Amino acid sequence: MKNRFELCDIPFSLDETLSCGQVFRWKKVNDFWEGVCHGRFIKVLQNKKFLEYSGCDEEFLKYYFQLDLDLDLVLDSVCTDEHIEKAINERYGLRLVRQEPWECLLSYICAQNANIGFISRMLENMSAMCGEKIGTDEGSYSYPSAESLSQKCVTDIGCCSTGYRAPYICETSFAVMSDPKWSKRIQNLGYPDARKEIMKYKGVGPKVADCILLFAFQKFESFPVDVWIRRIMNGFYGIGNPEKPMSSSEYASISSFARDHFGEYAGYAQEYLFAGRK
DNA sequence: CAACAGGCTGAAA
DNA sequence: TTTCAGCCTGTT
Repeated sequence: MKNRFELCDIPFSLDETLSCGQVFRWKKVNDFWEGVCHGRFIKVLQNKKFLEYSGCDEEFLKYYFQLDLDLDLVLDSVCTDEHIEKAINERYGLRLVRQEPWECLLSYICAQNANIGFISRMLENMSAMCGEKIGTDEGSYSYPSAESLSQKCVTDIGCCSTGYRAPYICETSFAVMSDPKWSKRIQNLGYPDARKEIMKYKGVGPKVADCILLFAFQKFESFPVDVWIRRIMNGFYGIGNPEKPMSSSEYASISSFARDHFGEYAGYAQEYLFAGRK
């Protein structure tokens, strides 16, 4: 019933990867992680060097968890001081997953001014409203497609606890539905141009754009700056001022500092630092 | 009750 | 170009 994949010498921690806050529809039930992604309902368990799983094939696991990426090479490249070194040692094995672009866009529009539990609830509500039933588990619905969401009114989407984000979701789902090649277009752009493009969607500002580019488009130089990262960067490197509201210039300077400091995989450094927040 | 949570939009300076 | 109020929901 369950499939089995041997990691061999591939560094990977399922727990760190799924609990760090990059995804919102994975839950740990007993020892298994259960999640909805790419239109599938998947269960995965890590037992040391083995992954036991159902709901997908081995190729999907490698694809979703980006197991082909040489994690040690990436972490060596961003490991430029004692702070990030400590974070890496504490979270070793954390990988960025490969989110489906629309899932990611929708998720991070919801993520503004919200916490993880709240975000998950909004997504579950919208999935139950117009996602498709997947698997046999009760309440497991796929993410709602842009097509299905674009046919709902603001009130219906607002009923999913999305609050003031409802009109953003309406407008952006319609825009995406009307332009099926949107994600391919963005994928083929470099980071700066891709960022400009994705910020054209309603509800997508600098931080949300950077998250989407990092988690769905593998633009690893992207360095999302949220309130947590700003505090951390201020504490470690003395930049920014967490006491004041963040201006766009401050966002740009922190993000730019991070790219200079951590290099082309700055986004990986961000996720390791973020995972150690509090 | 106020403050805050993985920000963004639109208007005004 | 930059600043700033206001914002849905939910928890502490």
